[in-house]
Amino acid sequence: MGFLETMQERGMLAQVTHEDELRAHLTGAARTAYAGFDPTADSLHVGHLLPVLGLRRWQQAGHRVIVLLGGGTALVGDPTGKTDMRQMADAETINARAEHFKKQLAPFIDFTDPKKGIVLNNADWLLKLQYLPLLREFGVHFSVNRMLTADSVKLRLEKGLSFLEFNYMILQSYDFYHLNKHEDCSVQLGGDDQWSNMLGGMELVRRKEQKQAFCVTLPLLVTSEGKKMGKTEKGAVWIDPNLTPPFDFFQYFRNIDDSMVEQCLFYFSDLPVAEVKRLGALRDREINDAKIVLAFEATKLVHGEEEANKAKSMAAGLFAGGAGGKPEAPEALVAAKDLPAGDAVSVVDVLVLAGIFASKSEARRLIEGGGLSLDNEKITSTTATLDVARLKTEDGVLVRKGKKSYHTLKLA
RNA sequence: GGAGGAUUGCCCGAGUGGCCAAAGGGAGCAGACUGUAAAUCUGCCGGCGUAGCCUUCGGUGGUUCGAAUCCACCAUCCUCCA
Repeated sequence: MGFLETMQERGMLAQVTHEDELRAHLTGAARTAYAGFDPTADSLHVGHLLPVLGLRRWQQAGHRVIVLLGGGTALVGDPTGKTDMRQMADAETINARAEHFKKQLAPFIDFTDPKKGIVLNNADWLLKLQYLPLLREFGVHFSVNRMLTADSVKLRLEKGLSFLEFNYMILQSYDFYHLNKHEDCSVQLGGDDQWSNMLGGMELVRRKEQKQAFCVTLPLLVTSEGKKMGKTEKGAVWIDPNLTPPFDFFQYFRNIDDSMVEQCLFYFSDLPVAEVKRLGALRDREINDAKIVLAFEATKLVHGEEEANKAKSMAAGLFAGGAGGKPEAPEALVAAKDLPAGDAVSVVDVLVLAGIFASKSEARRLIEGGGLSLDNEKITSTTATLDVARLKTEDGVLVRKGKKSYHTLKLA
């Protein structure tokens, strides 16, 4: 089955330019597609994953993938984040991230053979551009009137848009042109919000090279409330296990909106269409089974089967009251030397030391609200104490914060 | 270059000398209800902490018994005029 058919079937297509031509373009030959990611953080998060998963399907269909890191475009990004600007300019950081991203993408995309997949950084060509030559050679192909009608620009027009940001589209277009010329890249994948920027590149390729290029966008995953996928109260759900432990990653999908289950399964798993539809159609209590499958598949995809199994059994132990013994939970450690002398420590203090709470007030509040328990025993007093000896046992102390957050508290 | 306006807690936004740790909304957290969902209701939502204290309203100084609120300078943003 071809790329477009697979994507279509799995609900991963939002918009496509020249669909029929593209279909013809893709038959009989391996083509090259790219998607860009601006390295504005040290790790990729779930939101980034959507185009990555698109690239994955692309590669699975036998085509070639370019992951483009926006070391150059990141410099243009959003100038209102003043203090962030200089970090961005740091080429070393960008390069380190590029390597890091590449590693993070390894589970999804095969980079072992440059004929299958490569990573490039647009800083390599964007930084070399010279203003006047750029204006004369490329500026003529952009209509300001046209750019003003782009959604991304229109939205910002009310709040203010600097010239710097206004140029983002031109640079992104230049990327497409560059990749088309040097890497024979004819397709750009991206989130649906990128549509207008992507069209710019496509047109530039047509005008400069007289070649047909294509854009394919993926629907953005949003919850029933319109929240972007992958954002939580703690910020993004990261791919990096140090930033978002696999257990939390698992739980994110386990707790996802009912309405998103089917779509996420299509994106994050390789389950056959019929199976996904069956799972997505489950209702009420039963949809929890689908969520477990989703959480497992997504965790497996990102962190591997072993971690996925671990997370799954941890969750089963904690929430379903698994078979005997004390359930496992992610560890939170306290250094012995930080503990005050004595056989008992204040519960509030020790939890702050372990990093489970950011402040003592926060811990007290939760206790007052009746949301904290140690080893399944509800803590009712903010002055409660804990026997230090209990921290020294192998199992540690099971801390339950609210309904869904668990830690095993131990001595480091 | 000129004139005017703005800058408040995670975000939006009220607040023009004491009653302001600062209305209201959103986000978030907890409790109830549930299905580890959504919606709803209730409580919390700067820090230390029993009363009370400490640090916050762009920055720095000043006026005052007392300032988010008044004055000066600086910074950033916006609008109109040129």
